[in-house]
Amino acid sequence: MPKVGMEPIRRQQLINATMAAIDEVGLAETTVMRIARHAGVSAGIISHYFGGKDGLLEATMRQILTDLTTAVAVRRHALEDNSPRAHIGAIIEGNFDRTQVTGPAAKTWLAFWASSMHKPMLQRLQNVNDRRLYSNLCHQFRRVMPRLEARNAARGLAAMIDGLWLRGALTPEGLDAEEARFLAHAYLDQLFAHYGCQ
Amino acid sequence: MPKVGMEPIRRQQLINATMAAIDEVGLAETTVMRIARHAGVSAGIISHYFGGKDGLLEATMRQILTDLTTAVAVRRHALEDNSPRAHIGAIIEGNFDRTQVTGPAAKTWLAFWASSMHKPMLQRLQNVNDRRLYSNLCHQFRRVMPRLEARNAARGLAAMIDGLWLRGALTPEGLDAEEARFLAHAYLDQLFAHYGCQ
DNA sequence: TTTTATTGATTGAACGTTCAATAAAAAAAT
DNA sequence: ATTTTTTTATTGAACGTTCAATCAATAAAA
Repeated sequence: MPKVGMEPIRRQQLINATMAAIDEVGLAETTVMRIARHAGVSAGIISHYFGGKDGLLEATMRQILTDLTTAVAVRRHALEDNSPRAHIGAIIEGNFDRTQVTGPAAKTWLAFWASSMHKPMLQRLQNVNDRRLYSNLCHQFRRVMPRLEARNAARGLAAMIDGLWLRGALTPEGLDAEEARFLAHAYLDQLFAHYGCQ
Repeated sequence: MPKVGMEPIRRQQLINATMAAIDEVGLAETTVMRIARHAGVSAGIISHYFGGKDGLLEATMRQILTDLTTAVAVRRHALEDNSPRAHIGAIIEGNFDRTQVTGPAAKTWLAFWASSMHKPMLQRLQNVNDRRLYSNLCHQFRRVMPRLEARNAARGLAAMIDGLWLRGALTPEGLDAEEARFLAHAYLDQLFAHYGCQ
């Protein structure tokens, strides 16, 4: 069945298949054969396109992080209001985007999160994204509060977002995105209110 | 070297060795041989005392959860003040206890957390503990706010605690327990203040 | 006919478990 | 107090399984 220009198609198929497999049986039991079966191809193709299993896993994590960044960026560029609150709200909304929160992506993310503790490459990827989230939040908070308060607000909100995310990934029913967004926004309101009272 | 009564000693040695191994190379690369080497015994002993690798991993998770429960219970029983705020404060302090937050226990916890998504037994353990944290928080918040507000406060604080924990486990330097406690308490203050204003 | 994409049997390494052998301590016998 | 026997704890080589990676063979498109 070899047509020309299969590479981008196969790569995407295999990345999707990887998420499906991790969602199904977890990272520990995700074998190249299982991924290949999900994608409807043979196992050997993985080494051909990604150099090996690790290459595919790395590409999958990259995709998830890229999707998240995009989800946030889209919402921030669509803002009419340029206020700090609007920007931070967009960051929250982006982090609880459907494509991120629903199904395979959520469990895959948590699996990589844990895995990144001992795999330098994944750790690097995760760190870059982490820092961007914190730095974005901090920058917006800085527009309405002093440095120290902004720093703490950013760390608190980042922890809240990750915590809601983590708990969502672990509950069998999956994350209730609406409730998570509500709680994150409520916390944001409190942060602003608290500063307003000082 | 067989003395009688080795069982409890070996069991504890192997559980500690398991945490050390997971801290060192991650759950995925934690083999029975590596655990055995850490404990200074042979690999076969693991099957003898725990029925197999899975039994040892389960026992290790049980120990971590028990330690956490104990850390919280000790602080709550030591309270002079019976106020909701004091109880919730004790829960926060217990969750950021040194023995939990420092070193091997932290990474082991996160590893099990991710693993529990696809291992029913671990999931059960994790769920029980989760529910207790939520239920304890909810009960205390109920003493000073209506049901719906209490529910949201409990979910928010639980997410905050887990989020701080997660971020701490992932940063190379480990969790800054002092900062985490500060942020959690600050959030708690806001929750109370927010209700007081309504 | 040439190029490109794909297969799948094979290979070698790594892993968890098992179990007969061993060795030390405890108990019993002298 | 010795020696012998029994019990208990532990070892580590062998076994079967699983997995990722390889590569010669194949088949479709160009």
